Amino acid sequence: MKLNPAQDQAVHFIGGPCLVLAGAGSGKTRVITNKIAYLVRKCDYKARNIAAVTFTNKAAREMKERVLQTLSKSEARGLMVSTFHSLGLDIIRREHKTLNLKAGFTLFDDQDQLALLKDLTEQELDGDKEALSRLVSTISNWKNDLVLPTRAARIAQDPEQVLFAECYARYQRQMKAYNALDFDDLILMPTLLLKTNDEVRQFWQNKIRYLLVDEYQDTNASQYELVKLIAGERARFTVVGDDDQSIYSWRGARPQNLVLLKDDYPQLKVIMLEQNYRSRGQILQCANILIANNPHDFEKKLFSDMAYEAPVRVLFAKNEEHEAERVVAEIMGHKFMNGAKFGQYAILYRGNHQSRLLEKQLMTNRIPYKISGGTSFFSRTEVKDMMAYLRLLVNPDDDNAFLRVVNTPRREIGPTSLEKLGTYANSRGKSLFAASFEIGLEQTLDGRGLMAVRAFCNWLVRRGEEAARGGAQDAVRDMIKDINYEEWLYESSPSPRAAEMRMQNVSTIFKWVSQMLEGSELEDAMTLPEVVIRLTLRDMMERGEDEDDGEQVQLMTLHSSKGLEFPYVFMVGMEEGLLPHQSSIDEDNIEEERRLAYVGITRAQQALTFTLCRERRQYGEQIRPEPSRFLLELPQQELDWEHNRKPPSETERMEKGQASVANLRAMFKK
DNA sequence: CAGAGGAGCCTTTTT
DNA sequence: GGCTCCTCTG
Repeated sequence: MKLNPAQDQAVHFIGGPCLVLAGAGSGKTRVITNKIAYLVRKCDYKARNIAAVTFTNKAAREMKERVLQTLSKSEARGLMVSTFHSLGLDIIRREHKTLNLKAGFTLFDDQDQLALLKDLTEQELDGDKEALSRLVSTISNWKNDLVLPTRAARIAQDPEQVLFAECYARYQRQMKAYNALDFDDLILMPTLLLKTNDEVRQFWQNKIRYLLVDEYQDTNASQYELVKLIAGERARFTVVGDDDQSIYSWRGARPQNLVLLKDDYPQLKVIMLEQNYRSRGQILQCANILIANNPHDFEKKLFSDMAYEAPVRVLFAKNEEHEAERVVAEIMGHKFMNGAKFGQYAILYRGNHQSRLLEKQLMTNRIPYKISGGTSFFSRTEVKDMMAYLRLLVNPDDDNAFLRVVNTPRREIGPTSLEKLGTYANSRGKSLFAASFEIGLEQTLDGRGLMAVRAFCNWLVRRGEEAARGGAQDAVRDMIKDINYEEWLYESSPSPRAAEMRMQNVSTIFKWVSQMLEGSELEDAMTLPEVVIRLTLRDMMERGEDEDDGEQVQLMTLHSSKGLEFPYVFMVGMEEGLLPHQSSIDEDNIEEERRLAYVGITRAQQALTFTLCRERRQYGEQIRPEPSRFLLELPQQELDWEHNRKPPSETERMEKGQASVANLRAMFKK
């Protein structure tokens, strides 16, 4: 397919900084992949000097695939396609000495982070959950704004901020002792380093000679800075974004970065992609009209040549079980009539918890499905345990991991022993592991407890040495064997069936680790420390044998659907309180929710179906939700409300204002 | 020290 | 309503 004039311009402009404002479905991935090909084939760039950065692993994977459809393997060799966080990790790994980090550092996920902060603030916050979560987000915001503890203390506004700054300093010291980093550090540390260290900056500017950033509207302050530092004076970069798809402001994303770029680079070339190649007419109409309710920095209007065909439907369900039943029945019926593949259907929802009933329903009907995103796999105890063991193998000073598995399976190391060990370690400023070997410990902890702890630590040393000697595979295998984990699973699981499932998950992890250690045609072999970090970054789902034969219904949150497209899309739970989410209604943050709805709608190619419930159970309580305001904002002539329960016409709504909602509610109760 | 049972929380979204 | 963490008991 030929590029349209705007796309063509976006691909071929390489003389300076370039901003591409790309509406949903306007072919931005095509622009990026074509541009990479253009740089390599026509402009004498080496693939290894080009980096393309996205936000999610899914997007990075997809882009890799797309590039390999355009470029041959040898042409693409060395091309860097990764998430911001992986790029940061690459920089840290190369510069870890300058950053004063030991090689086998651990990456703390948010649960580890939370546990540590809770521990560190026991006296001040005393388990006050709200304050704790404020602390977590305050620290994260500071890091995203490149604010270090000393400056945090200086800019603190009120007593709580002063306290938080002090906790922040404590937290950083402790992380150092654990040889651990958190997610925000993966951006913060490279950015600060590149800012202050000329030599390092030059190296990376020389390495990355052309930078492409996808989903630019999702960058936060430190990522914005990182882009600028890498691009340097020459400012050879292309960023692609859509302010209407900015759905991550809650984690520090600043869509204003799109506007800011104009000020920082007066020579910035701005290109708009407005032709949509994805969605049927009605669907695009819905998207356009919905998003017109938001204020805009850049006016853009998507248009399309695609035909109008089936209208967008709105289905009602009695309750959430019924909703799941209906969606699944719709999919089965539609598939039967049209001979589509299950993989062409996607079910999108606001919150992860909504997947449960859908899963159940799909399972009862023996429909294959795939849930992407969500934390379920990594939040299973057996998976967490295995991760903790792997982390200890690489970095025994990781106290969180230590505490998690020191007595799993049972090693006769109870809370009393651990408390004694903890107090001692604390007083010595050492990790639990390091403290275990000290002579001084014997005054606090003795006898069986001490023996058991030391036995465990010695075992860790042995396995760690084996891994460091290069036998990472063997070390991991021996580790699982040594701890008799399988036996422990059968002992501790409610049924043999459950134990089997759990062992499956353990095997999955083991399989992933092996594959990553060995590498593949497309990916270099990794070292064990790296494997462990990449697992924490969730940077590895389904590599190797692709069971994805296009026969799995796709389930995901609206957030993780961004950047994807599906022939048939269901958006479930279109109710006030769910979408828009109640907390966003309370905080008067409807615009972002509207963008979220916009993202969902624009995923659909052929058909779009909304569903909503008349009754829903929430915290065990029965509620009668109202239909989402977004449904009412859509162009009603394009909508097919089931049973012809159309809400009042546009003019009627204008005249009656609020009354339309009441009408609709009355209609519901029939 | 382990398992059972209860209190209390929860449902925003991700790297 | 269901999950996790905590406490109490054996």
